[in-house]
Amino acid sequence: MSLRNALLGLLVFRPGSGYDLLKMFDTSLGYVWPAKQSQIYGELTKLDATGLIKVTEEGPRGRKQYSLTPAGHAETVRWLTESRESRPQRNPMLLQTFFLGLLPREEAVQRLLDHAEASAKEHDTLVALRDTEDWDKDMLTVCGRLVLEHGIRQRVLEQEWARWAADQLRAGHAVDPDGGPTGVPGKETDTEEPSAANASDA
Amino acid sequence: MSLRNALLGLLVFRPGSGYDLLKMFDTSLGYVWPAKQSQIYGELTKLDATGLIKVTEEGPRGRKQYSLTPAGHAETVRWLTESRESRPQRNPMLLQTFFLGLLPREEAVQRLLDHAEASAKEHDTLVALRDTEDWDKDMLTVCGRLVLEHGIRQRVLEQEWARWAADQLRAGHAVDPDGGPTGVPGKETDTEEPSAANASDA
DNA sequence: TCCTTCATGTAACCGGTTACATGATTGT
DNA sequence: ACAATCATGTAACCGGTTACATGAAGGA
Repeated sequence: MSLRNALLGLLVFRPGSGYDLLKMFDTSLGYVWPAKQSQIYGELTKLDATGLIKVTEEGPRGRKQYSLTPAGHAETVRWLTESRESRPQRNPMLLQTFFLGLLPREEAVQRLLDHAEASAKEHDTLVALRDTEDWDKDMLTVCGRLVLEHGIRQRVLEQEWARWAADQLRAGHAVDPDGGPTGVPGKETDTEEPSAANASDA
Repeated sequence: MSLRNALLGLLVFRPGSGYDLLKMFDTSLGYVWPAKQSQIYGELTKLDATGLIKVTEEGPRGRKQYSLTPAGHAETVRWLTESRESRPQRNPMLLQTFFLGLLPREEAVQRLLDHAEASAKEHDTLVALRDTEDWDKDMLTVCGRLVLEHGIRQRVLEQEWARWAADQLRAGHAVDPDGGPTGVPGKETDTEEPSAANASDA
């Protein structure tokens, strides 16, 4: 239901067409909630049908300008106050990290350092964006700035964590006494066999 | 395609049934990649059909124990080395933050503080988990620990950011005197004054 | 004229969620 | 005997992605 609320949210500030909204997704909102053209148009049609928005003006190329109805405004406020949205749960990068032990140690370490570097680049981009934009014009950009700051901090976290994790893996090359490979094994055992992990089910 | 790889990854360490895998998702992997029972069974069937896993043993209640085939192992390594997965993009909480200006200022601030507190609680849970688990038994838990640490740092970030953001909103001054209708700023381009959320505060 | 941008729509597909349905085995 | 757990499957639905399709308006 979140795309729905994203569209309503944008329409609170000013009426707009599907095309206008698409632009906003692509330039700003898409950082936290991406949406494709086909989905936006479909959702707008539904929103119109349920009476949360309506066409208030028609323009040149079949352009339909949508505005919020009172019901739409109420729904937006309700969404903001009543629903407590949680963090995103699916993280592909952490999923890979979970299985990083299957790679030779150096490769695993390198993957983490690559992630750190990629995050650093993204960090710089976001900082540049923060310092470029003409902020504080309206509430949308005031809150947009809060969101952007979150992104910046996030990239710092990714960097620091990835470097720490790389260190952890590097440090883990102690050979354990009871035979099993405790750290990340080298290339010896990992070709064909599902070698592994342990038998220590105690 | 990530569920697929998650299943393969788990099966590298030890063979298991759909039921076993479901348990692992619910207890550990699910933190970064949740999966439901129906999806797991469906995916295992597909994986079996494509020859990446196979049934190596049948148990009591129609239990089918799956193991990786060499092709499945190769695919897992390929996934880890070749694909560079990105960060999650959809964040419902940040989406709401984007529109927080529609609420009266105190309410918006409170939402952020609530988020900080919720994150603090999650933080404590994760720290407890870190200090309870019997770690370093095998590679899975070594890397699991890296992932857990990420979660802990993430919660710290959320707290710090949310408190900072609350301060930012609070610092935004000036109740606009004419009192716009319930939080819609409209077209007033009052230059650099960050226009207040709305007039609902006294 | 021709290219770009504006502008909307639809159909097929895929991954994930909810819910239903069934039954065997084990422990108390 | 009964409940809990083990164990698998399927069908309907929903949100999101890819791709296709169409055409008007404006500027070079």
